[in-house]
Amino acid sequence: MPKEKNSPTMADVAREAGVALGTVSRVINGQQVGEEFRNRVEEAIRRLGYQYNSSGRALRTGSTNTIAFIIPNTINPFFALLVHHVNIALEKRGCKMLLCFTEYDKSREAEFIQMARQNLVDGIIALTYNPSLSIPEGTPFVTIDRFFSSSVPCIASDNFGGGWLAAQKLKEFGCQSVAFIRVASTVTNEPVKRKDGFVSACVDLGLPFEVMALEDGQPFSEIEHFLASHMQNGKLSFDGLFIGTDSLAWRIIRLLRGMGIRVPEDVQVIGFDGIRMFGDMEYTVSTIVQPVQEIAETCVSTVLSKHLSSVPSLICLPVTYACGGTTKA
Amino acid sequence: MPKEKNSPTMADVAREAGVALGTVSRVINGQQVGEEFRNRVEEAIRRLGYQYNSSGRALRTGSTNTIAFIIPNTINPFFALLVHHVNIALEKRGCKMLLCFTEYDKSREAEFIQMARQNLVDGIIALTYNPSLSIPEGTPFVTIDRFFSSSVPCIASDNFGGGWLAAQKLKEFGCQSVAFIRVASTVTNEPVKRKDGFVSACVDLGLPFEVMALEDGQPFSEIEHFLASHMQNGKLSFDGLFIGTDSLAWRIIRLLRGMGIRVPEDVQVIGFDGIRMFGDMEYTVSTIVQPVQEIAETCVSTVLSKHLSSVPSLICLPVTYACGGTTKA
DNA sequence: TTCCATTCATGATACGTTTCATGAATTTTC
DNA sequence: GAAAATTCATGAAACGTATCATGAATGGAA
Repeated sequence: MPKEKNSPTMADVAREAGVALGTVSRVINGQQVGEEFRNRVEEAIRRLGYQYNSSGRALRTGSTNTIAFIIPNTINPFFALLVHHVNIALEKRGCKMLLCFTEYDKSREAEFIQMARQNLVDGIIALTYNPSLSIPEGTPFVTIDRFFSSSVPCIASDNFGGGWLAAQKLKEFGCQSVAFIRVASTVTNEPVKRKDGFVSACVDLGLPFEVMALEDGQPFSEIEHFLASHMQNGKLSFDGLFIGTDSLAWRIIRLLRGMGIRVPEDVQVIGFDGIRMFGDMEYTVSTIVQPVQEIAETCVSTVLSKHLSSVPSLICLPVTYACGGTTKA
Repeated sequence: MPKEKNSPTMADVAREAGVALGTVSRVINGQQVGEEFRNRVEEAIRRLGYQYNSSGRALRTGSTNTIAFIIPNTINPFFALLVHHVNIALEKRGCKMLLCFTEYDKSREAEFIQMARQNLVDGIIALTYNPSLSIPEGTPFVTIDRFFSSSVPCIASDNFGGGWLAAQKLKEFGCQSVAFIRVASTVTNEPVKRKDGFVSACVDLGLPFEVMALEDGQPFSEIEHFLASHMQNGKLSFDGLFIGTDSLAWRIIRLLRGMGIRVPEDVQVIGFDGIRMFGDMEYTVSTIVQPVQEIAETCVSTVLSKHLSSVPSLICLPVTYACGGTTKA
């Protein structure tokens, strides 16, 4: 069932302008064409309201100017922010974005990658949760926050530096003793460095610390237990808290306040990501801000780069600290 | 530059299986094919790792199984939620989604719609901010919350009913006097009914009310003035507040608390949309919840429906109330 | 004036798919 | 058992584009 609406084609333009098909093509692609012919063709294009057909072009050139962006969802504001900036970066280069939501489902991640083989996309940017994902050959592939192998470029924040910065800030704000809480996972191999950086800084700075990880599958209530077990006479045994994610921090702060603990008076909290609600100017919690725009920009320029093989396999981008009211500065 | 990676084509499969090209096609499209031939072809497909080429298919069929979703951004959690559910609904029907962010830019809205004419998409779902947008003929087009004409289906929440419900709830929770604050705009023609429903209910229920609109271009500080001018001895002149959007409610609540007004003790606040932060279970503010999933589902089934002309031109879906802690229940 | 180099429009071809008309082989019907 | 009906594989054509080899026309150099 060929489309009922038959828009004009290059052949129509050629006929209208009284030129050959190839000439029309060269006008459209901005190649050298004689003045008079170019005018005739452009006039015909205008008269007919011609628009190029992308299926035909894609079939011929083997390229769709489309990049797939594979990401769990858009509900998490950090992901939403990433989608936003990736889209901008792609558009700046005349590319379209095909968004694929995995919902953390490994088989869906694999399916989407198959898609690439159907020539649907020219490249893939992925934030995946399947550590044993098989990366397709022949299609440019770039990951965010996941290191697979040295042949697959990985773009990430400076997670180690971010962890370090968090500890340093807590110390600076007068904390005597601190803790780190995160959701552990076998797949998030780069973000785990947040812990490494934090621990490393605590050691260097002589700051007593504790680390708690919610392992894969453990319920959120484990965190309640952890907090409860660190209470004495209505006070926590630490006065600084670094949390692996703003999202988690948000929930934990609500928990703390429910326990009668004041933030930031009793305990100062720093999250990670740099989330602002509703595109607000203010941060939701004090946080280590990921340079989302730079990450997106780097992903796009990398995946579109002609010489993917000469690109570094791990690119770390600098983070910054921002106060969101859950710390003293 | 035809793609360097030359994947196997249907012709390769045909040769490998020793059958005709047409036969391979019919196997792939699940049409009637003799048992033996089918086996031979399937075996060949497996052996060669054949995947269909979507450009070729699109060129031939004139259909891409892709729907464009035009929306300002994904930063606003309500939009993010919409994107999420539209994607799910599309995928359920074997369609892909092409996301287009307009950033509220009218010319970009128009550009994206042009795209449709390049046969790139089979239909368009749009949440636009250009009231004089020209809707393309020949491409199925569905809007969210914007009524253009009776020939363009519009899917929306029951905005009027939502406004009504908000007033009713405030009354029920003991409010003596209420106010409504919203961002006015010439384009959001359906959501304006939130005000109508609210006002209508206040009149019917005998609830004193006031309405404040932030006109296009006015700064947020106008709202501060409004609130300040309704303060007397540190108390507001109303004890119930309905706000056109959760996003706006979020900012206003922060403002109120900054002014020393307790929420919900001094003033109860209800927003609109049904936003939950970070995919949390709890609502950010008490709110009128839009049935986002149903909206998405309806948009998709409508835009894909073969007989678009026989579809109602305005579909309103029921809303519900949910407590987010900024009201007494 | 002749010849060569350059410019540039032409027409044919291929990209990978679906579909249509054709005809061979098989089954059904009387 | 012959004719008609059915089943089903075949090969060719078409979708709209970009590119390649071809050749005509122009301009410059000898």
